[in-house]
Amino acid sequence: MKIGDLAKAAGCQPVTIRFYERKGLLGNATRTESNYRVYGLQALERLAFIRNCRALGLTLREIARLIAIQDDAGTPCHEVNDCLDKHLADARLQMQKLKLLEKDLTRLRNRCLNPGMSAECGVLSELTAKSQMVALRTRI
Amino acid sequence: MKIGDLAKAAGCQPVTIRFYERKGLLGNATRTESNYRVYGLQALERLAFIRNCRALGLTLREIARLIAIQDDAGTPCHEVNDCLDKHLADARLQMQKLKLLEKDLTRLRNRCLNPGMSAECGVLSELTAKSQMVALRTRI
DNA sequence: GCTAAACCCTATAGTTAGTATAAAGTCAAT
DNA sequence: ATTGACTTTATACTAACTATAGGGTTTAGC
Repeated sequence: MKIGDLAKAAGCQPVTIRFYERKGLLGNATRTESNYRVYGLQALERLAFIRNCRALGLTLREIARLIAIQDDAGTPCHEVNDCLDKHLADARLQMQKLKLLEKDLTRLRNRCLNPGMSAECGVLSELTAKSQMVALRTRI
Repeated sequence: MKIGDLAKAAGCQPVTIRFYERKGLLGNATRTESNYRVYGLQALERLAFIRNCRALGLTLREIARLIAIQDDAGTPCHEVNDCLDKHLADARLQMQKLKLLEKDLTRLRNRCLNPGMSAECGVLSELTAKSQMVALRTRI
């Protein structure tokens, strides 16, 4: 299996695979005479693992750690759970922030019911108001 | 007002202000004899605008556009509304994705009720399963 | 007046997870 | 033989900062 086939099988780009290799997540592939990378099913499994983790929002650093845990059969795996719990908490916090953001954006949007010229734009003037800042800037 | 005072007033770092200046969002400040930047209330207003917009998730490019609209009093401001609408839609989509993510993370987390060794870790084995990929990878 | 802390300046590199580009080599089909 | 689709490497770019290095300035205390 060449890099393009592996990429197709895993639903990513060849460049991404090379990128993971450079980051040490995939190990060095064996090469053909002409220096092409060749992969087996094991590589696909590992790449699938990486892509699944990425889809869950895990960072490459966290994924590298999970791979290390996986490769060392004897390590206790509570670290895996901690990682998931952290991301679960992150996701929930993120949702709360987005709800507030939605409210702010909606309120701001309602300042402009009949769009005219920028000089009298209520949206822009509200965005300039410093009084908002305390409320808003907590989200940066 | 020196850069540190401005930063404090706006709730950001001096480096961030210099960064905005380099990006063309703040214009060039006047300087003292010893080359220190000096700011007035106008600069604070503009910085407040930028930080408020950033808190709403607008990109620096979008903010630059809004500033241009603001500075040209005669432009119609529907572009401002389009920008807010886009971010509102983004925020809602993001929330939907996070809900799915929360479900996935929770389900995965429940595969490990009594943590043991990584060799028999149900979480890790599920993350390796390629069957998950179609479902998961739609979120990357 | 001296010194140290706290501030300011510039320039450069690093962060995340890739994406884009360039310049070149290889393989299969026509 | 040549076209097109693949592969290789290296480098630069993205967003919005943050960190670091190496220097100059101002201010407060003694």
